[in-house]
Amino acid sequence: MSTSSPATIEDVARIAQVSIATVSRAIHMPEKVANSTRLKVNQAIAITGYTTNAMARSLRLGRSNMILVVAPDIGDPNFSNILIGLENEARSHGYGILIGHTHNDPQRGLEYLKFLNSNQAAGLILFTGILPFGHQTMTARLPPSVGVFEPVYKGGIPYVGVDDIEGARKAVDLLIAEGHRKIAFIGDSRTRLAYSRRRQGYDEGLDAAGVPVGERIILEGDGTIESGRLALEQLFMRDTLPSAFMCVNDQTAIGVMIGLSARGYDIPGDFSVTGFDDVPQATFMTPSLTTVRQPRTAIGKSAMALLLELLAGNEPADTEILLRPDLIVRNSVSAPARQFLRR
Amino acid sequence: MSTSSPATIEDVARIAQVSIATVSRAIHMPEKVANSTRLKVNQAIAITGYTTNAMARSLRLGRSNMILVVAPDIGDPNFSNILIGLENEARSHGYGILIGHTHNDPQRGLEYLKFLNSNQAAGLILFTGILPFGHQTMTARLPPSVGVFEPVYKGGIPYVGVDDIEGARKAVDLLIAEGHRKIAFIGDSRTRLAYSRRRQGYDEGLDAAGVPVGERIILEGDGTIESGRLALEQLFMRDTLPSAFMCVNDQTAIGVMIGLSARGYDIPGDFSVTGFDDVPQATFMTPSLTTVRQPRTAIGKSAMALLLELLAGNEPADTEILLRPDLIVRNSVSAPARQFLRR
DNA sequence: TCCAATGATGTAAACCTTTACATGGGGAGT
DNA sequence: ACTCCCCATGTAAAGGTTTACATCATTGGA
Repeated sequence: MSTSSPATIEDVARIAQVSIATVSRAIHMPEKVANSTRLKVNQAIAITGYTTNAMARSLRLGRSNMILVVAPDIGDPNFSNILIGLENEARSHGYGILIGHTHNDPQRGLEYLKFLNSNQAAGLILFTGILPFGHQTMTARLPPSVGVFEPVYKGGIPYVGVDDIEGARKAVDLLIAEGHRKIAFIGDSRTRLAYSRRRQGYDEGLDAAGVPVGERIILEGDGTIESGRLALEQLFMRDTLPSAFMCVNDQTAIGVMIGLSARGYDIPGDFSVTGFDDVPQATFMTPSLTTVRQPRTAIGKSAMALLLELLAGNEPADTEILLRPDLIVRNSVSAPARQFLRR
Repeated sequence: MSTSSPATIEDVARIAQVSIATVSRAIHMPEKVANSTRLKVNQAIAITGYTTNAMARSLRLGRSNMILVVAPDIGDPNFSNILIGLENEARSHGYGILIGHTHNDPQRGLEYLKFLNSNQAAGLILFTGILPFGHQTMTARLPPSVGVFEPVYKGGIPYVGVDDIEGARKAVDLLIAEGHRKIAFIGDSRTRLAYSRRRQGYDEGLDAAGVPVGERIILEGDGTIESGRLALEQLFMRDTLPSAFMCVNDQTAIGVMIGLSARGYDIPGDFSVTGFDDVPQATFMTPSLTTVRQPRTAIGKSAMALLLELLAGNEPADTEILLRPDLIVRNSVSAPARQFLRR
């Protein structure tokens, strides 16, 4: 019975002995169709195994029911959970999700732009602060879009994430409370807005504690394990060391911890370390990492809800939705080592 | 000039003063169109910013130019690099790639099945040995499909991966060469074909070394960090311990190493550990992990090439393409500790 | 009994492409 | 000079769906 080509709405209509219009209505506006008819149609659908041809539907409607999620690196440990939130919310509104990753290659980014321009996605979720569309970034015509996790460097794209300043503040306040004053900030960045906000939280915390600007140690980084390790190497070539490392994210913290272990130091005995994000690995490390948790699933859900609003044609209430971060205290922080205690 | 709705082929045709058929040909069969005409069309395309509407094109052609890649967990450290290989190959043949992840939720899997059934993808790459379509798994009508990384538990789906038996054999041979005889295999599994093949390599190695079956220690697992840790706990409740742990993959090895560290043991001083996959983390661990490398990008490339063959209507030469794995020797293996050396 | 209104269904156009087939012009061969 | 062929282009149908509009039947009110 099941032929080679998939059943069309016409097959269903023939079997149900109604017109194709009625079949379409029975599916999409069931209240507009008589009960008995609806029944016949449903039976016919079951018999034929019909599913609506999404290409035809999207063509007719002028919009797709898919939402594209673009990330620079799918392997990012934060990505997976955000995705769950995004997907659940999307699915419950009849949208599907597709994932694209750019590997920071503008060429790949342009492919996705083409995908968007050919109307294959109704909306866009950006898991990157920097639009990945190469030289077309500024001129690109985008569908309704929302940034997650990192504010987007282009006007008009709303953003859902965590309150970075508050999160960083919580971390630095813990270190201060433990007695640290020489606290290094690892992973500052001019191009990544989320990172500079975390830096801001760091500064505010030290301001409040009365630590003069001259005593602060700032190192740049890009949030990778490598960059954490690199920053540590640079630091060890200077004369003054901090007693604690406040890292811009967990990956950086992992890099720092690897470097410290390699040099034979004990954490937190010799140095304290904090991260940001609370990636799954943070639990498994030795010592386990004290860090700021991102409510990832909630961020995803909230971002998708916002995007659906945009798709429905509503103006968003806020251009930025910030969720509250929690400090997760584990074992990588303690009071500073003796030599830091003078004064 | 740029109106609200995107330019169609008709806009281009009007500006270029040709028919829409010519425009279509100029784009897709440029050799069939006169140079001067092609020029006019290209100019018109530049002016209008036209991109072909993929939905209309796919509808007409009866097939999409997208390939769906389904993985249970996008965060899998092996996934990212395979994807690069898949994408490069696909792109160079005019196909795009979409990623779906199921989180091992059959409900999600069914969504992707629906996606496939509505013709939105021309082909399917499976990053999972177990088809993720819930109760419809066995009856599902799939487009041309290829498994990567793990053989697929359903007839007729070809598979591209590494030679698991050979890889495992290399690892176990190294341990034997270092003098180990009591070698535990962590992560055996009946349901995951790749894992039972690795187990087979382990057995063959021990057979060759003359280690009797009675002296082998086998523990089950599902390839997660947790399962490695759990297996270790079980092992410590027994009376006999191995001198080396051969783990079914790197994640499992990480779990084992975490457990050993937590108990205060030194690796490789007290116990040797090997993994499989060579995930990025393997380099960063202390000690760095001796493991079997999967040529991930090559696997991806080769799998996509195979899928493109299928899409072109050709029968695949082989139903299984196995690439050669390399043993990467790092610092987690040494000669067995003294107490294992008697005899 | 008739009219109007309501509700259920059908008809047909439109969405944007691709491509088989038709058309027309020009060059080569005789 | 005539035919034939080929090349470049145009015409129109088809692909599967949604929906405005038309149609028809039924019901309630007068």
